[in-house]
Amino acid sequence: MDSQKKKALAAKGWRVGSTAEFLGLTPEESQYIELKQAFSGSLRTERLRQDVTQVELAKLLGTSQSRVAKMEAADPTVTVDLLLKALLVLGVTKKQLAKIIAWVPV
Amino acid sequence: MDSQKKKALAAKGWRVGSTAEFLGLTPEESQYIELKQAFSGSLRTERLRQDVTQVELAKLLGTSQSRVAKMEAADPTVTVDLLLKALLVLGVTKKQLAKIIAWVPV
DNA sequence: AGATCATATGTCATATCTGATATACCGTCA
DNA sequence: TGACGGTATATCAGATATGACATATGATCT
Repeated sequence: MDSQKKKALAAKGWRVGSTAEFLGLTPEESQYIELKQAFSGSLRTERLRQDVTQVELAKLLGTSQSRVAKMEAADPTVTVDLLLKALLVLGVTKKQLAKIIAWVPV
Repeated sequence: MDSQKKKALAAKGWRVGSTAEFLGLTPEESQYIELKQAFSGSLRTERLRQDVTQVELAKLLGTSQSRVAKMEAADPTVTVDLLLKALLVLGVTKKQLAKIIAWVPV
């Protein structure tokens, strides 16, 4: 993805599910972003479900609260790798991960 | 993951499924690597199934043949992001991605 | 109001990933 | 044998992600 599109997405924070479509992204780029948003959303849901704060999760991950906030905002500087590691640290199983992916909007 | 472990894995190429366990990795690190290997293996399978060469896939992705080779080798310098993008370019659906994850060895 | 807790946002130096290039390896076929 | 197609491996400069920090916002108390 070129940095133009990235900046545009950053500006919107990727908060709107269908934002990608209006930015001239290829289908693969859109799908990738939606996957990322799905992981990001699940991270927040699971963290809250376990009654864990961002500070506590940050400690578990060996990172900072601000980075956790960015993860949950699906910030463009956050990789899927990082999101997966965070979910795994919270004890999310592969089965649950599969469900998260399966539920990504078409 | 510290670079020590990373180097050790690189040396082994992560080719053996249970390699991670012998390197003092945390359960989450192992799970993450196994996920990566699963995506990596599926990428190769799907590419060959479609009768596409690494050079052709590289062109589709806007990258080089050598990088595709590293993707399929689950090289430590390859992110899950990149693997996902490659799978999506090959037309793999979210449903298929979910299956890939679900089949990661316990 | 002020204090406290949780989360969000912006910036930065450093670490890591990236595509590209060169080159090596390995079949197969003439 | 040599040439070719496909893949693997090593290296590197430039791009991007990383954790850390400072600071802002917002909610909930007394």
